[in-house]
Amino acid sequence: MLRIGEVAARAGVSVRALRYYEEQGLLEAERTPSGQRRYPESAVGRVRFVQQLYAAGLTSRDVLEVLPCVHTGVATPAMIARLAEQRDGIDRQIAELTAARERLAEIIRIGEQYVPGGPDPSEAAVDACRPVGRPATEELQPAG
Amino acid sequence: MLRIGEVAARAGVSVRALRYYEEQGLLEAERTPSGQRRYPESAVGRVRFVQQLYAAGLTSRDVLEVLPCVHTGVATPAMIARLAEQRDGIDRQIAELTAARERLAEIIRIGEQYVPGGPDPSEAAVDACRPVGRPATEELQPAG
DNA sequence: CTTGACCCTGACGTCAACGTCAGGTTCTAG
DNA sequence: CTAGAACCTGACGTTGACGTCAGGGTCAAG
Repeated sequence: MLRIGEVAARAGVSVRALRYYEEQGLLEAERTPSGQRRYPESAVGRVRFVQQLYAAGLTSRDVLEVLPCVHTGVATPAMIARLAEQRDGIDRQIAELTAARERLAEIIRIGEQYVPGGPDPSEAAVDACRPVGRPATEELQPAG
Repeated sequence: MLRIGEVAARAGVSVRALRYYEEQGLLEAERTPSGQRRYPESAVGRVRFVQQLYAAGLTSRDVLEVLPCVHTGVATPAMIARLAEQRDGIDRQIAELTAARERLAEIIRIGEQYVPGGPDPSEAAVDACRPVGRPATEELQPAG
C-alpha cells in the first residue's frame, strides 16, 4: 500500500490533485487508523488514465461517467452509449487537432522556405494564416 | 464590412468572444465614426482558426505567438521555432488523445460484447479500466 | 419620434482543476 | 524525545475564456 506522496510522485501529479480526485469520486483510498490514505499500486495507473481523459477534454463528471467500473464494476448499455459519445467526441477533437496541426505545419514550411535569405516572406505567411485557399481581401496587406 | 453580430453568427461564437479576441490582440476591427466595429469577410475564417487553436489547447498568448502575421505580416526564425514547438505539442496531444480513445474503444468493445445477455460483465470491464495489461490486484473486485 | 434590434464600455460572475495557506496531527530517524 | 518530513482537513486564491448585467448610444422602419 502506497502513501499519497508516493502515488503522486509515480503518477506525476500533485498530492492535491489526488485528494481532488477522491473528492470527485474518481479515486478511492483506504485509511489507516490515524486517517492517512493508503493506495494500491494500481492507483498509479488509474491516475494516469484519468489524466489521459482530462487531456482528452473530459471533465471530472465525464470521467466519472466513463469509469463506472470504478464504483459499480458493471457497464450498462446506457453507459456504453455514453462511452461511445465520449469516444466520438475525442474523434472529433483529433480531427480538429489534425486540421490545426496541418495549418501550423504549412505556416512552418512556408516560413522555413523563405527565412534563409528571402527579403519578404510576408505574403506567403499571410496566405497561410488565411482560411484554406481563400483569396486575399483588403486585410493583412504585406506591411507596406 | 460585417457587423460584430454577423461575424459571431457566421463563425459560431458569441459577440463577447469577439470582443475578447480583440482585447487579446487576436482580431482587429475598423470602427465606424460612432465607434461600432466593422470586420472584413476574412474575419470569420480567422475566428474559426483561433477556435481551432484553442481546441488544440493553446492559450490566447500562444495563439498570439502563433499568428504573428496578424500584426507584423512576417515570420521570423524565432517564430518558426515557436510554431514548431506548438506543432509538436499538438502532436503529443494527438498521441495522448489517440491512446485515450483506444482505451475507451476497448472498454466499449468489451461492454458491447457482454451486454446482450451476459450476467456479469464486470470482470472484463474492470480489466479494461486497468492500465494496459496489468494483472488484477486486490482492488476492484467483481462486486461480490 | 418612438420602438426595437443591435451596438458600446466597464465590471463583476463562473467553472474546472487544481494551488496555496493555515493550523494541527502522525510518522520516521537519530 | 525531538526535529523534520509527510500527512490531515478546511477554505480561500488562481487562471482562462468567456457569460452576464448595468447603463447607455445608434440606426433603419413605421
